Amino acid sequence: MTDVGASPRTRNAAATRAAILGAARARFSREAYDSVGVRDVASDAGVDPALISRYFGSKEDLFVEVCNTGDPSDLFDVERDQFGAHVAHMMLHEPQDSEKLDCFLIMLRSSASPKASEAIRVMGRDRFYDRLDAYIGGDSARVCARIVGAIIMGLSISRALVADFDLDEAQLTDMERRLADIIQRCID
Amino acid sequence: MTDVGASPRTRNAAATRAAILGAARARFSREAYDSVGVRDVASDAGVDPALISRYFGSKEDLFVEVCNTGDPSDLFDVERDQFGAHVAHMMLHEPQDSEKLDCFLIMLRSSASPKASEAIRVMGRDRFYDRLDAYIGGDSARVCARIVGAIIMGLSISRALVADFDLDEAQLTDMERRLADIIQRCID
DNA sequence: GCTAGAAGTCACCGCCTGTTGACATGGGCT
DNA sequence: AGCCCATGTCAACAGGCGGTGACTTCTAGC
Repeated sequence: MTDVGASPRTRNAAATRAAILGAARARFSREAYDSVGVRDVASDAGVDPALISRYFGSKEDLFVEVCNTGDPSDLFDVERDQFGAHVAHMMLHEPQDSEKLDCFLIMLRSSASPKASEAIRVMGRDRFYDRLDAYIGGDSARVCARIVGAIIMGLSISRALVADFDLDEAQLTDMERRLADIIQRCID
Repeated sequence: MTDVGASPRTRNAAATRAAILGAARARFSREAYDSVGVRDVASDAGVDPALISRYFGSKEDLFVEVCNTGDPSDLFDVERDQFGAHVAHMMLHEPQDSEKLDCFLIMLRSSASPKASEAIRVMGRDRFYDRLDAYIGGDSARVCARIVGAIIMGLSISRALVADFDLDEAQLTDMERRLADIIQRCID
């Protein structure tokens, strides 16, 4: 998505690497691993496809790198007693292409692709569930984290499948209230 | 998965079609649309790959057919006051390769594949959400159906990602109890 | 200003994919 | 029994894929 003029690309390895990584993150948060081609990513980044192999080794390595640099910490950036409301609002009202949701979207988009599932498993554990466990705390932390995680994943996939859940504004408000309640109950 | 002897396949168009459809359903419930090759499906069905094009037109048409013949009615085969417990038990204890879960698995596996997403959207609406709306009933049916649907989807994806949610038996029991409560509250 | 190496470009490889059409053959019908 | 169409087999195609290596070009450091 940088300049695409006839002039050759300015030489800056770090910026090029970052551009590829960013374009890859955006693509992988919208489509499944197998649906995304290296030529797509390169085109988005305004870069020659060969550079992907050069900088990251392979498409699979690039995907792992995307997973390893994902950061869902926005999720936990709130007081405990507002967690339910925070998550519910984020899942329903955050723009669908927001970077805040990238982590979850990437996980669910490619979870069914054998080549990507291992990296996803690791990302889910290290970058999401472990932190959610710690955030929730207490005896049932793991169980509650699994439930909250499932709800977040499910909301992401449902919303991605049909725009805004196919609900009107009033229904969305109702849904947000109910979800906030459900999630808050999980962590109390 | 039928006989693979040197003897040529017995000639039975209906059985062959059904074998392809069954193999495709199983494959699509385990992997994403783009990860599944027609040669994989044909091999599972013990059939020549060319027959897939012959009987269904294309891989995409085959996928649509799989979606159109899916049936999640096991979900609704229970009294209202047991719905939460029923769903929770099914999601946690039904074998992961059970046909009862095929519908949800197929939806989430391929929701990120552009070529498959339209068929998935239709299946989700006609075969799942509409029926869930009707089952729940009342003013907030649609909202509640979206929440229950999201939970089911999220549980499916989480469970598929890490075997049995990476929980021990006691934690699974705890999780089932909590989920049953959450879901039952949604429809009451 | 020159040089050496980093950065970017390009052409191409082998592989795999979905799909097709020509061909072989079994089995129901007369 | 014998025909003939439905059924199954096979080989091949075109296109797209990820990946590679040789080449050009820019630029930092002396």
